[in-house]
Amino acid sequence: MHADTFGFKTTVLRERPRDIEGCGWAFGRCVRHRLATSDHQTHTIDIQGACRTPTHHPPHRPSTPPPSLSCGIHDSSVSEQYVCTELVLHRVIEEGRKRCFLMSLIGDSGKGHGEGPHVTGGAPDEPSSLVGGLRLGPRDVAPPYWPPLPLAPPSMHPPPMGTHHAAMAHEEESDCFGEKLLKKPKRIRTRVDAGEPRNAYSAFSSLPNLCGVSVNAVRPGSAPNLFSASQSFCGLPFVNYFNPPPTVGSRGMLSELFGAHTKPVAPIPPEDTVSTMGVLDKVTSSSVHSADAVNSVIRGPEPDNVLLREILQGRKRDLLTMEELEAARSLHNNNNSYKGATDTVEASNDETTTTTGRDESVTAEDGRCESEVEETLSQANSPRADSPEPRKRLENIVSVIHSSPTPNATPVNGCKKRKLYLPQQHETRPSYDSQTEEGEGAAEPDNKTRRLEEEEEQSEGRVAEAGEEGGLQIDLSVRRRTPDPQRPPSPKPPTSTSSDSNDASSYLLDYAQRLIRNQEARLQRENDLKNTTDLSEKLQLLRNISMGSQVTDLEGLADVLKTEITASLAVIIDTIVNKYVQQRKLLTKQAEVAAEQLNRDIASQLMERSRSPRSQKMPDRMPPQMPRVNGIPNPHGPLNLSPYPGSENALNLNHLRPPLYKPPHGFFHGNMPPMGGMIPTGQTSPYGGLEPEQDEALPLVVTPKKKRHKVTDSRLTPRTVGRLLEDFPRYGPLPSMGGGGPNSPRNSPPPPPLHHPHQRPTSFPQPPPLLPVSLPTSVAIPNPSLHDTGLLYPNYYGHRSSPPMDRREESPAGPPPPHPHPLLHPALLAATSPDSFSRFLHGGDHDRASDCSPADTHYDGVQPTISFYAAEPHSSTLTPMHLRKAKLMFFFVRYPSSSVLKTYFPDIKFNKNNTAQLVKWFSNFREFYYIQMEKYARQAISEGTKSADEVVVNMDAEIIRALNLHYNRNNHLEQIPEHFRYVVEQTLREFFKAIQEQKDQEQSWKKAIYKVIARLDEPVPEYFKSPTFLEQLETLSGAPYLVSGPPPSPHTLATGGSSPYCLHRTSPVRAPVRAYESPIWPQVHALAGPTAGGGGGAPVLAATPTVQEDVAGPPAPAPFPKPPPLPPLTTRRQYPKSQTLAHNHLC
DNA sequence: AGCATGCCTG
DNA sequence: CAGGCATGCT
Repeated sequence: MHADTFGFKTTVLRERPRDIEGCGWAFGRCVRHRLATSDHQTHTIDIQGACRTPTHHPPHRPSTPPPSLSCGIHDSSVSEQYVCTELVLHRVIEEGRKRCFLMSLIGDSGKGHGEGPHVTGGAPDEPSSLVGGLRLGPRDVAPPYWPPLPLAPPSMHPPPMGTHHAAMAHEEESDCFGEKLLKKPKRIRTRVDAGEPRNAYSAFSSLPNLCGVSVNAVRPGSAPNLFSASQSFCGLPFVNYFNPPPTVGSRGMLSELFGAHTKPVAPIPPEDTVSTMGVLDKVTSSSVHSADAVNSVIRGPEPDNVLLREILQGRKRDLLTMEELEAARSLHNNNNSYKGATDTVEASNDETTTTTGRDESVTAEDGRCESEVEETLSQANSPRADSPEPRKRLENIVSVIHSSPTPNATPVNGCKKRKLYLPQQHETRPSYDSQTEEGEGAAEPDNKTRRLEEEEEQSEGRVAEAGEEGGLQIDLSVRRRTPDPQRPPSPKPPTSTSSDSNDASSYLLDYAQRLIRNQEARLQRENDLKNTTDLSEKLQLLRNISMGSQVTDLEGLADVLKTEITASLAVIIDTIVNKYVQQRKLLTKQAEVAAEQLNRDIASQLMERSRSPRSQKMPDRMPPQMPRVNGIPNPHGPLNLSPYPGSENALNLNHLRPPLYKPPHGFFHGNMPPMGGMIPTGQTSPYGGLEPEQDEALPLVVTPKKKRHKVTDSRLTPRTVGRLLEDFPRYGPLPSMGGGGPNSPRNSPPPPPLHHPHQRPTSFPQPPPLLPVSLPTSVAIPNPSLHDTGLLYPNYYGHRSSPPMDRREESPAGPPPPHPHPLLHPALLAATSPDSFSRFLHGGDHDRASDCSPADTHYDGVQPTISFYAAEPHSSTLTPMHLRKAKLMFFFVRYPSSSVLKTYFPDIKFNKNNTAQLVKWFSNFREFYYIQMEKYARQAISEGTKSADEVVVNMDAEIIRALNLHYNRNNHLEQIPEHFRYVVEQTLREFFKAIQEQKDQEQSWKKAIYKVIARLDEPVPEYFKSPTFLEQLETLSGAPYLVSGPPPSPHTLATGGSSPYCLHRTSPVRAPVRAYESPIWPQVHALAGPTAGGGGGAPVLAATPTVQEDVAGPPAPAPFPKPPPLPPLTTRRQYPKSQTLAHNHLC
């Protein structure tokens, strides 16, 4: 038994030489278990010898958890011995004996001796030498799992992290932070990764995650490491190989340690488990899992894994359901249960929490289920083949689970790494009916039937009504159709059928599939008929079949049937809807309407393209109806475009639609959060609880978050457009009357992702893609990194040569050109706030003007205004122009304080949000800046630059160019401030030195550099404060409307094409703007070192006086000739560059 | 707790 | 660029 520990250790060695040890016991046991039923029975003797070396393990040890681990750790001798043993094992491993061998070894040693891992006598085989060879340091070797302290009191809790492990963790980092530590025992920021659990163990979590089973092994003290390990990776493997621990005591401890996250708890309480059961109970959720795990181990990992998975997931859903039902209860329990555990959980966060919740709120049936599982498992433990009972039960469970909609546990809101928002209750609804009932399924087979009947009735009713209510039908069809593509073919994960132990399940599946096939065949015929009678017939047939089935089969069968019915219904409804759609299409040919729709169409198209990944996934047929109905709020009023009666209904149904209509790959996923938020309340889905599959829509229901919008440059980019449109869902999904047009949705199998879910509402059923995905931007800068550069302008504005100012004056509501490529900004300018959207939902549609409605103060400052030209004197919205301005400011200040910053944006009414936004901008600027610096510094080093002095930056420098591209793309700043060049140079040198001295190996090594650079700020010219400055930026940019190429920036022209960077340049004057156009940029290398200097050959004039490299004292005031107070902006009035502004220092 | 900042990610 | 999180300070 104790050998397990050792075995675990072996594992550790093999997979993870260090920092592992936690659940070794589990692994060991698991392995041994497998061995018991496997062929690997032979072992290597010498290894065994090593294993068998005497240990300190008292016979009773099993009942005690690993006694104070810290003790053992401190015992150096033990450690050494341990090392020896490990080495032996290691060697073996390296000899090519992989897992099998190890497993067998473990198993054997465990069986043969039941000895602990402690090798007091030392390993028989070459010990120390190996140690040296392998350079195994104390830290490289896992400390003895069982400390040689027999008297150590059994502990139910993990060793205090503050002990040795903490120290070790510290040690690892201390080298880097020696200074800091000396100064203050501050906690070092050991940021592993955003989203990593923040706790005392975070230090360990930063260790590389190992894949495979070995993850289970963690040092006793660092058991929490499991969190990260299992999190990041092995949900399944972990479970797969888990097994009841040899010692109960450890189990308790570990289980507590691991919380609900890992599932190390053994289902079958060994003799002396009692003491730990309290803890176990605490981790209720674990019990089931572990039970499953055990089961899987017993029966063989592969197929069972799937099974297990399914069970778990199914149960998870179940849980959700329960939560819904017993909201109060669940809530209560959830809250008080596993804060700690969930805290550390990330990747599997939702799973864990849900599980926990479920267990906490176990209902009667649920509990029964659980007990069933456990019972089954326990029975399975014995002669597995003999007892059909447990198996049957298991199968039942499985079948139940299979019926659940989505086998895959998908993050609640699509987030993977980020901390997930707490599961939304709404999720549960969909699965509720089927799930709960199935939970009781065995007992109440009739339930299914009833359900079927109900559904049937409803379906029929709806179908019958189809003629009258287009909107509703649309909902139905869309909704039902969505899932069906996948459903029929594989109602259940195929893998599950492969399980040898799931014969019954397989049978069931086969049966269901056969049924489905038949159904499909029938459907083919029925589709044409679209007859309710047929439907009822079919349903009747299905019902009969299901009635005739065994009770056990009923459950699974019922689900299959449901699915099938749903699918067929969807098809039928689709056809009907399509008819209507076409009718509608004809009716909506009014010229004006068409024009507007076209406009919107384009907009939406752009939007969609801008988010290509998602949009591509979307089947084109899916959204077609939706958009049309949903909205597209005609700017002039509610979308009663169509004279026919149905339209009103459709409009009213808008409230309901979103929830019902859930594009799995959601066109609207991110687009209509507000809507999503509303859905739950307003919805009165006709489907109520009938919907077996609703999970897909879940993301929509996620709490509507405040949506911030990236303020891009003033150029209209597809992304910008899309984003802007996103806020106005009505503009998004464009009217696609032809939803059913050429391609009848019903026959089209999951259509290959199309980029244009919407089709032209007017005459052309399938409008050709309006615009190429990417066209030259107005700023035609060959910057590969700029994908967002505009696509639309060329075509949209190509025919318009109106100056920017004109655009601004265009009324948003102005009649869009009938041309297929109408102006975009009418739509864009129709900025609305979220609540305006809601207003729209409620019928009010005249909200376009309410750009920043005073009401929505919450969104103030973060609401995207579509107008790029902050017309309002005191808006709280930062526009792209402000961004542009901020970028220009960056040439002067890198670390502006927020207060100072504000003074430069007098036209902005600052609040918390936009202040933060502004600050964030600069943070981002700095980020980019430093990234560039580091890059170039490294490049310089790699190019052989020896000293920092050799790093010279001149105005032609590549790095300057890059920065200019970023911060001064349109060359609004005709000349880059000389000081900035100096700053860049200094930064470069700082980085150079730091890298050269290998300081970059340390953590936060850049901080020192930041400090230096922060001192180099200079006052921003006063003219930045001028209201006209922004205006100029707007005026000069003109980018959006240029068909191609950079704007012929006036000043550039004025200067006769001379380079703005001509300050100290010796090289011939270049036209910077042209430089962008032509790939040829001054080849003078940025780094004019001995080598780099050769780039130009000529002694590039390093305008900078060599500055002492002292980090401590950089020449605060620029020691070089300051650039003349140039009027950076064109011909505009020149503001005297006042020095009133004090330096801004963030630090 | 609230805020500021930095890092990471999409 | 913005969101989210971790961290540190107050």
